[in-house]
Amino acid sequence: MPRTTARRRASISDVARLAGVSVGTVSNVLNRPDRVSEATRERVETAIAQLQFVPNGSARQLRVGTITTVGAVVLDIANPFFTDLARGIEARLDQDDYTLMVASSDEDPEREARYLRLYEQHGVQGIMVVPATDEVDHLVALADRGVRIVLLDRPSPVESLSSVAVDDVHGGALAVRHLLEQGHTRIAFLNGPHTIHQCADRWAGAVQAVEAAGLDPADVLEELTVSLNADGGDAGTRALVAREDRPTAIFCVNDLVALGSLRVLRRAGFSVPDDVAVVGYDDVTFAAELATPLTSVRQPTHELGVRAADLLLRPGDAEPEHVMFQPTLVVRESSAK
Amino acid sequence: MPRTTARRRASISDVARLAGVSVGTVSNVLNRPDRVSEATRERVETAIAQLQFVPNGSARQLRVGTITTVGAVVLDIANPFFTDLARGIEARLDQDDYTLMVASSDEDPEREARYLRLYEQHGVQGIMVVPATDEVDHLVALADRGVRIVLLDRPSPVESLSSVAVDDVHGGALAVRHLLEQGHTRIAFLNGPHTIHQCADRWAGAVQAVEAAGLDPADVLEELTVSLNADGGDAGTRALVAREDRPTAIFCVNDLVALGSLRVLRRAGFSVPDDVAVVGYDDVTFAAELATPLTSVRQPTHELGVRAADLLLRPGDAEPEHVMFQPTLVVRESSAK
DNA sequence: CTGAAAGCGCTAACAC
DNA sequence: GTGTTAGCGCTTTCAG
Repeated sequence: MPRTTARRRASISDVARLAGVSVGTVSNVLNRPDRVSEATRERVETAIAQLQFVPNGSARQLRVGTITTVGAVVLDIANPFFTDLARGIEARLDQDDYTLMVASSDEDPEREARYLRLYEQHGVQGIMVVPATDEVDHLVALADRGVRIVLLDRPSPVESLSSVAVDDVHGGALAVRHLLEQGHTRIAFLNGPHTIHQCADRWAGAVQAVEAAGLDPADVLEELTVSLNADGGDAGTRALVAREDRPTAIFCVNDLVALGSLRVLRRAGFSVPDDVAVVGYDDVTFAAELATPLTSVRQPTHELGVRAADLLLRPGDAEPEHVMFQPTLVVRESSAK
Repeated sequence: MPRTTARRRASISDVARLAGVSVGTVSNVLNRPDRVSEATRERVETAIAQLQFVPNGSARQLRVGTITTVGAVVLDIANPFFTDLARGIEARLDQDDYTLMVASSDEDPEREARYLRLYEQHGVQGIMVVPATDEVDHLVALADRGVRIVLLDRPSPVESLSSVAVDDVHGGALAVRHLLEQGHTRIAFLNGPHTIHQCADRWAGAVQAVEAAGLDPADVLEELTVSLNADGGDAGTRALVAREDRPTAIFCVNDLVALGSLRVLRRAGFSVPDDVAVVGYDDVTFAAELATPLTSVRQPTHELGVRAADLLLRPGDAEPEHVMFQPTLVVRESSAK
């Protein structure tokens, strides 16, 4: 069966010609139908339907300069934390009839830059970004060019960029203090690279907790850098359990990593928490339902997204704002003797 | 601290003026740098840097008509199945330097239409969509207007639309046949609305399996319509366990629903699979690590995305193709006595 | 209430 | 190697 040839898209002037009116009038029925008489409006609408006319967004935008879409760049779209965040953003955006587009940087600054450029070129209302590195100069430059920016899930290092974050230092401390209280003195932290701000902060919190307990972090804490997903937890834990002097507790930088860790532990025959305790981060939906229910640092993820969208949608001349939420620890079986 | 005023974005003619060249030359250094002499190119580049010039994507696109972005609309961005799918798409797209933008329809045809329109207006290379209803006329119309469409996760009801799907009838049958073999004769199916094609097909498969076993579906099978997430599984299972004549097995239309189901069952003190067996669908990462490891119908999710991107990226005059994968059943503790 | 026309920023001929 | 210019499709004065 021969398919329809993809002929040129109908334009507003095609519609005008068919309806026997001027392009201005067509534009009016599109944007200010009340300015147009009943009769002509109907003629134009018929022509539109007949030609299957769809306005060219680029042309419109070139003319008016703006659009009701906001872009988001997160580290990993496969991580429930980020999708829950996206849900929160969407929920708030919906109220103002804005739409959200999401892209995943994979923690790669180049991919991040690519999407940032894409969004900017397309003139989105603003961009929410979970930066892949600690360096935000490119974002400041973006903001200087008039693009509304909200930093997601990390505090802004500069005054001029709005941000919505959760206190990661506190979160890291919460987890490690709990482990210390459970009597652990050899704790491994399966973390991501410190170029990712959240990772650096959670580590700092871990160190703080150890010091607060009057112990030496060098004795108690060790850090393994892994990728921020289940495979990372898998790999890191494999390395850990292969050793003679394996730690008695593993703190994972997120629940995906913890999932991988738990998987390896279970298959290797270790009992959790008796042989090894595990603590995760984010408290995603499945954390409570795992073979060993996972202790995890809970963040107000949805609320985080809502607030971020709130900030983004404020009038263009609003002062930058820096919102900081506090995490809480949810203790479950994976760490409680 | 007063913030920088968002002045008008620099345009190509600002750059030309500052560099003392024509706009054509600026355009050349942007798009065909080799056509330009070393010296002028440097002058232009300096001007670009100085003005922080970023080309206006709308204008460019209006002129050239195309863009290397593809859009995807999925039912629920918070469902790992769809994000794994998105990962597969991204992986393939990356090879050709295309970028992916994802939006979530929430199973709402209106939201779907909104994003479809958005993507079309912005002239994306093509759109991948998991339709929220069985009705695809609007997609055929889109395709007729020259937008490349690939149906995701469901076979195309029409020849002219490419599609990449997994055999959901077979998947549904696989699950129910297994339950039947385990001796269950009262099976509840926690399903989504049949307007979603996957839901209708999985139900059809379930019915088939019962009939193939020589039983009457009306006796064996009952269906509850729930929302396609953990809360849906939660609600559906609550309703089920409140009854005297509760079923001995629950088949969930996806693993998120199964997660909710398992949660309720556990809290209500039922033993899985002894009191109630549970089977999920998708075999997401966490399925194997749950308190009761979940039997689930596995789909080649990542591969699905890769093939979909493959189809989308083929030359514009390629014939539509319909790819169908086969699911497999992964039996775990939640259903195996 | 409708039409004419300018112009948004860019690219691609086409001159020189 | 560089400049000039038409025109992509649309919105928006400004006349009438």
